[in-house]
Order: sequence, then structure tokens, then C-alpha cells
Amino acid sequence: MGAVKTKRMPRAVREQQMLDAAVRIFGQRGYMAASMDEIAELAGVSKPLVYLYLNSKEDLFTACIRREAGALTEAVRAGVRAGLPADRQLWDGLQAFFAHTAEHPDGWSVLHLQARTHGENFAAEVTAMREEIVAFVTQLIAVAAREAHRDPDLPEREVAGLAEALVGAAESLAAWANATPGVTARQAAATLMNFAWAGLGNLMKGSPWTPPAGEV
Amino acid sequence: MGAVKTKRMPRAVREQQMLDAAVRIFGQRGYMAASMDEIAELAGVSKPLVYLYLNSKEDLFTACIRREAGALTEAVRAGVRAGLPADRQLWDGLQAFFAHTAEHPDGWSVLHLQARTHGENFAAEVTAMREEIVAFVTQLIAVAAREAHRDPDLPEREVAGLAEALVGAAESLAAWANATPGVTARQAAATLMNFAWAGLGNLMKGSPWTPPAGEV
Amino acid sequence: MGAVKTKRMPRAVREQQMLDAAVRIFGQRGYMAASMDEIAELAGVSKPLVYLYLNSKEDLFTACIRREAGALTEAVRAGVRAGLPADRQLWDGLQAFFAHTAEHPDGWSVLHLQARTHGENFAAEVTAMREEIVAFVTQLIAVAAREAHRDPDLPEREVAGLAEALVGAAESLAAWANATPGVTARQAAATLMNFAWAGLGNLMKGSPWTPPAGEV
Amino acid sequence: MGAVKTKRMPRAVREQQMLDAAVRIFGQRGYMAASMDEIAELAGVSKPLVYLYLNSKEDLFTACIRREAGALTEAVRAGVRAGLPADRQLWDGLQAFFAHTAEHPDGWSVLHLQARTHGENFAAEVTAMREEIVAFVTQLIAVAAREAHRDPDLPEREVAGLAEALVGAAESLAAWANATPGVTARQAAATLMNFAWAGLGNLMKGSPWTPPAGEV
DNA sequence: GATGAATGAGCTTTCATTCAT
DNA sequence: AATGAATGAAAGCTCATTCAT
Repeated sequence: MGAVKTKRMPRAVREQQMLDAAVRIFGQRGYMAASMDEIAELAGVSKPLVYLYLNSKEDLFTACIRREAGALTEAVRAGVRAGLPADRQLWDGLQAFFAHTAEHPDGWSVLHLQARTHGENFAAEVTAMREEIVAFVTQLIAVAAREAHRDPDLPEREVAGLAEALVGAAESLAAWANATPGVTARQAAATLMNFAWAGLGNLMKGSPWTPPAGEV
Repeated sequence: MGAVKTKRMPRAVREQQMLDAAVRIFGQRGYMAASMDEIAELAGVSKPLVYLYLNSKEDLFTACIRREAGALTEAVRAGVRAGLPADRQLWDGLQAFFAHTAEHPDGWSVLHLQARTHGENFAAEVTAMREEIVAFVTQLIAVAAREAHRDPDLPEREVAGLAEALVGAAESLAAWANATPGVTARQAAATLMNFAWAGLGNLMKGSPWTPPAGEV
Repeated sequence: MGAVKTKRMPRAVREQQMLDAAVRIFGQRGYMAASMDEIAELAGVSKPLVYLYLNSKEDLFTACIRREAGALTEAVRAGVRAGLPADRQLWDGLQAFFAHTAEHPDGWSVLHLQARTHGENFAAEVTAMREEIVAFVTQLIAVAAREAHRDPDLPEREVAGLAEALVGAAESLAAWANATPGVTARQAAATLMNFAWAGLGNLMKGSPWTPPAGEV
Repeated sequence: MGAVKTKRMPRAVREQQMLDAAVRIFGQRGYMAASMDEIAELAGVSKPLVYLYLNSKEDLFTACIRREAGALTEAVRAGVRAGLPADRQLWDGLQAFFAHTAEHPDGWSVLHLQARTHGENFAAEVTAMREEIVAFVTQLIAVAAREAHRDPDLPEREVAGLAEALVGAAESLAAWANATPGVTARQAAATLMNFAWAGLGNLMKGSPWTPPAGEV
């Protein structure tokens, strides 16, 4: 027959199907425009089952945010190896970040656009993840400063601002790379590394940052 | 007295009141969660009048976007004087940008968050404005390269990516500055200039970009 | 310049303009779907003026019905000359009726369709006119019976039913003639005369009614 | 007990209840004046259920038209037996028609008044049914002509006009019979048969059409 | 004689959510 | 484990109607 309506699956599996559907719908329509009807239909289940498992639209959306946030941080974490020089760690992390967002546009839409536009509660979920990433970058900058024997230390707030700017630039480039055909994750990462590490000033003088040799 | 229900005003005035109210509600609630009832009430008029003048929720939102986009670009334009060195122009422009977004948080929310999350038509309105700004920055980078006698020229796509990153970082810092008490527009602009002009690498070596002397 | 907005005209003229517009809109859109806005615009005046002169939507519609009913009965009356034989009077009246309805489709729509579909009050207005016409036809039938020396008289209710059927057939043919290209008022009248005067039975036997000679 | 709020019934049943209510309200108030609220209330359900099952006001109205049109043609069809003489078939059909319209005044109002006054789409639904009936009558007239050995044949357009007139007269008499106390379906049918078959001319001469003998 | 400004009331439609099985 | 049947509440939008000039 073909697309038989598969029935009676364990709860964990069903839940993932529902989240898959929800992320897709939320990512494409937006939180408010998404209807529980559509999500249930895409998930291939009845609406009451969605409510039985996920409780409410709010809870469902929160679950989506959490899952996608977890997946993204996990992808970045997996791309970075501690112990390497700071710029190498940043380079690896950025590549992982751009690759993941390119592969999961709906998830990225949920995190970057939808969650931030529909109330403090949802925004807070993303903020938590974002702060984790900002903290990682902050610490990388501090390490780099130490590696460069910078003295005195950069003021803390200054570092925070720089990390914020770096992360913001990355988020923005993710959208740009997704929207501009022919821009790969690697290119996006390289552009950002140049911008961040060498700075426009150095670029002008012809001394850009260069990707580490011997990479895949 | 105070908020007396003022009556019978010319259309142009009423329209501005409605846009004021709409920007506030849209900025705080989001496009979909905003109700025409609430907007009308905040504007101090009945709903039919809103429809009579602004036509529909979509048209009202578009009108908000256009007005706020115009105000923002105008503010930046007014902050920059052509003829000055590129870094000075960027510095002035960033200060104007951060000052304006700090003073009009709802307008900024409409442009940066709401308009991009609710359909291509709205997003296109913002994209138009954003491209204007990106073009301005792109040209500044090109001028800077010429001033620095960079040879050969930076590839075009590379410049586009850099401009994109710079603008993205600025947008991100605007939100950060608004949310972090004690961060002024000037400080946000300085952080970003450092990041962009000197680059993290130079910062590490202790040679940051410095604001031009003799400023207000 | 061209369509200058003519201003300040005597009340009677303005009222006719309004009724013209109203008949057109009511006839095409229907009573409920017609909006006072549209009528005022088509009449070239502001809405308050319509209310000043015609009072309310209901009154306006009633005024339309009365005017169009008057025009129709007047047209039929003008087509008939008393003193002629009954069939000649009927033939003349039918021609006048079909000619008038063909020339005033919106007015006919108001009378035949709209007025009967929107409440007893409006329907009653039309019924008054219709009864006048039915009475005229009833009397023609009675005259014809006398001319034919029919004995005994047809029962009254029977005559009423026949008149009703004749008028109903005429109304129906009016719509049919308007909708069927190439059918003239004269042809419609001839078809109905055949049907009514000769009857299908006679038609079958090859003895139809024939239009009176020496006509225009 | 009585009108207990019966709950939880199968969809098909509920749909019929909704159509019953809708025909009643549409028939009495008219399409536009009918409110979905009122229909839902009369059907004993909530408004969302009406929309869930019938989709929209337009679709609901169309469903009403279709159901009532089907019921009417079915009633007429059931009243007529092929193989009998043409006048007998017409006589039977008319009786069935007048009986059905008398028993379902709201349905008849929907078909005859409302559907024709509110847009081409609705009118087209009725026109389809009406054409079926006109075609039936047209063919009866043709058969009658053959039975009477009429030579030459009546021109086609003439027959069409006659059928149109006959049907129009029937429609008109239906309203008249409903509104005139004491007029039965049988009497209405007899009046129309006289009018149509004998013609007024023959009636005058005292040779009316007579109902077939030995009828129920 | 004529109008720009304004509104109360009501309409169709949709949605998140629950009940009974 | 799963669903067909059902709804309270609210949203966007329109309309006949009036006020103040």
C-alpha cells in the first residue's frame, strides 16, 4: 500500500516524530502562525496524542528549543578539541557551527528567530544556550591573551563585549551564508576568522589570518 | 487632566498616533500576538478608524516598518559626514546607530526581530534598508583599503562577507547594550571599532584602535 | 479637467442621482451586500448627505422599489389602450413589459429578485405593484370570457390562478429573454401570447394565436 | 425531556442536522442576513463544529442548495412514470412539484429566492437543476407534438420559450399556492394544466383540459 | 447644501484545548 | 497507545450610522 499509517510505537519514538514535525512547522511558519493541527498532521498522529505527550503548545515549543539548542552546542563541542591553540579552537568551532546551522535551517530558525520573538520565557531558553557559547568564546579570548602575553589583561566587560560581537557576527553570517548560494560553511568561517583575528586594520596591510595547515 | 480623550484631529496626526501605538505593541508583543484592539486602544481611537486609515494589520505593520526603517537610516546618515577618513565615518555611524536603537527599542524590535520573522514581504522591507547600510559599510571598507594602499584589492565577495559580519555584530551588540545596564552607545561603538578595526590579534598585542581625539 | 465634482444642486436632482446609484448597486450586489459607502461614492456625494435625504438604508431601498415599481407600471399602462379587444391589450402590455425590463435590468433585479428576498416589508412593496398588474390581467381575462360569451363564468379563484400563472410566466420569460442573446421583447411577448391564448393543445393542432395585423 | 442537548453523534448525522438548520435559517432570513451563530445554535452545536464539517458559509450554503435541489428533482422524478401520455406525465410531475414545494417551503425559498440572488456561483447550482427540469418539460412538449401528429415541428427556440414559460408559471404558482390559504397542490397543478394544455382561448370556448380519470 | 472624523455592534473565521471512548 | 467529537474565547475586519463644523 505504501505510506501505511504506522501505529503503536513506543513513546520515545513518537515524541521525536512530533518534535521533528514541530521544529519544521515552527521554523517555517513561526511560533504563532504554526497550528497544532498542522503539527499533528505532519507528525502523523492525532492532536490529543500531541497534548498527551507534550502537554501544550508552549511546552512543545520549549521542548523544540531545548532539543535544537542541545544539538547545536553538541555539534560545536564535538568540533573543538581542547588543548589546541585558541585560534585553532575558534576556527574549528566556527566551522562546526556554520555546518550545523546550514544542515538544520528549521532548527536554526527556531533558535535564532522564533524563540527570541515570542516572549521572555522562550528567549530565556535560548539565552541560556547562547551564554554557554559566549562563555566559551570569552574564555578562548582570555586564553589567546595569555598566549600572547598580553599585559595588562583586557578589562572584563571589554572581553564580554568582544565575545558578544563575535557571536553576533557569527549568527548574522549564518543567515547570510544560508541565503547566499555558493557560500560554504568553511568560507563563512574563514571570513569571520579574518575579521575577528586579524581585524580589518591588518587586512588592509596585507597580513590576514590564515587557516591552520594540514587540515581536512 | 492628562490623558483626556482628545477628539477630532486631522488625519495625518491621528495616523502618527496610530503608528506610535502600533510600533509599541508590535515591538513588545510581536506581530501575531499583537491585536488590533490593543493597538487601537493604546492609540486612543476605535478599531474601525485604524482600518479606515491603515487598511489592514499587514498594511499597518508595513507602515511601521517603513517609518522605523526611515528613521533609523536617517539617524545614521545624519551622524556621518562624508569626506572624513573611513574609520572616523564608521565610528560616527556606529555611535548614531547605537544611540538610535537605544532610544527606540520598540522600533528596533520591529525591525530587527518582528519584521524578519513573519513572512517574506515584511522581511523584504527590512532587507532593503539593511542592504543600504551594508552597502555603506562595504564602501567604507573599500575606501579604507585604498587609503591603506592595499594591493591587490580584496576580493569582492570577501568584502561583502566582512561588511555582513560587521553589520551583524553591530545588530547583536545593539541588543546586548540595551539589555546590559551601564553600557552606553559610545562604549558599544568603541568595542565594535576595536573588534573591527584592530582585530582581536592586534588587541592582543596591545595595539588597539583608538577613538579620534577632540570629539564631543 | 473633465469630471468636475458638480456641487450644490437642488435636492430633487440630488435625490434622483442617489436613487440611480442605489438602484444600480442594489440591483447588482443585492440589498445586503450593497454598502452605503459604495452607493454614496457612485452618486458622487458624501455619505451623510445620503442619510440626510434618504434617512436609512431601508428607506433608501424602499424608495428604490417604489420608483422602479412606478416606472414599470407606468410603462405598461402607457403601452395599453383601453377599448381594444382583450388579446390586443394583453399583447401590447406584454410588449411594453418586456421592453421595459430589458431596458432597466437593475431596476428589474431590484423588483423581481432583491425586494422579494429581504424581508416582508420590502416584499410587500412589490406585492402591491404586482397585485395591480395581476388585477389588470384578471380583468382582461374576464373581458375575454365575456367577449367569447362563455357561460357559465369561470370561477373567481380559477381566474385568479390563471392570472397568477400568466404573470409568473411573464416574469420568468423576462429573465430568460434578458439572458438569452437574440431574443427580443417582441419575440418574448409572442411566445407568451401563444402559450396563454392558444394553449399548448391548440398549438399542437396547428392553430396558434397570431399577432394582430397592422402593427408597428 | 424533549430537546435534551444530545451529544457525541457520528459526523454524518450531525451534518444533516446542520443542513436542516441552515436551510431553515437561510430560507427565512436570506443568505446574507443569516448568521452562522444562529445556524449553529439551531443545530444545537457550537460554531466551530459547523466550520469543521462544512468549511465556510459559502460551502454550507452550496451544500444546502445541492441537497434541496436533489430532493426536489428526486420528488418530481418519483412522481412521473415514463410510458404514459405526455399530458399525464406533466400532470403527475406538477402535482409532485407543488406537493414538494408546499412541504419544504424553506428549501424552496433557498432554491427559488436565495440562491438566485447571491452571486453567480450559487445561481449556477440552481440553474443546473432548473435546466434538468426545463429539459424534461421540453421533451414532454416534443412528445406531445408527435402524439398530435403536428406537422411541421415547432421551431426549437419556440419550444424552449414555451418550456421556460411553463416552468416559470409553475414556480410562480408555487409561491402563490403557499401564500394563498386553501389552495392545494392538486388545485395548483390543475390550474396550470388548464392554462398550459388548453390555453386561455379554449378555456373561453368551454373546452378545458380535464384531469385524467381514475386517479388517486 | 455638504462633509471629514469617528464609532458600536456584529460578522466570519481560527485556534488551543478537552472529553469520552 | 490512541482518537473522533466537540467547544470557549478571541481575532481581523466591515458596516450602518452619527457628530461637529
